[in-house]
Amino acid sequence: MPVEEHDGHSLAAPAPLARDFFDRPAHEIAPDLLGRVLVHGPVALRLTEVEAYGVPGEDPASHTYRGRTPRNAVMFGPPGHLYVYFTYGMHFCVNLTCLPEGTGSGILLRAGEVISGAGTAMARRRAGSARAVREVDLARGPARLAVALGFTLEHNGLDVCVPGSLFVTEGDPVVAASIRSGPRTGVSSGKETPWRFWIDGDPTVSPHRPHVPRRR
DNA sequence: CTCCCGATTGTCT
DNA sequence: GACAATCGGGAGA
Repeated sequence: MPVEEHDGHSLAAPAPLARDFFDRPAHEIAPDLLGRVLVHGPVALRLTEVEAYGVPGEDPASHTYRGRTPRNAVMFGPPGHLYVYFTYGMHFCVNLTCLPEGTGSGILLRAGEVISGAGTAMARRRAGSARAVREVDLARGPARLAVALGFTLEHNGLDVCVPGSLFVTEGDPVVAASIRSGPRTGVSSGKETPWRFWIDGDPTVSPHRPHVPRRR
């Protein structure tokens, strides 16, 4: 939607990334997503940390490892859509689907820097909690990110490659020299695969926690 | 049906 | 650093 400037020229809204951006393997897209901007209504987020999850049968850490189910069906759909899931009985996490229809793969959005709509994000994050939230913590962690951007299961399956209130745009791609990678966070299988990618030194990147088995 | 555990986080010691 | 909260997915009987 063009926005009218005072002189009558139209100022184009940022264009969504094309769908073929997402028509690649997750581990290839993931580092390329760093510095890109996810917009949802008033809140815009510069991505600083993501994790790639691979195709069925090849990545035991992926929700799609054992094939298609009602929960993970969106991952098997076309690329460039939100896959939102509910976990630990209380949290939502957000992925972007990739690879063509029929292939279950995606990228988990783990953290980012809120660059617009911080007031909205802060209100969402503080709801139901007495403690203050630092700006850098607004979307520092996948479930916090979902809250800050206002994502719930209602948003599962939405397209992020069309203009409107939800899309991913170019942002400022991060040069390879400032990208780090390592094992994914909190996964019990596929521990060796270094498919977590983050911007080196960025304060909005979440602390890495290795997987710990639940106590009895 | 039962059982186990999770792509987490906030709070307390 | 430890642990509770809280419930649904998926495996297996």
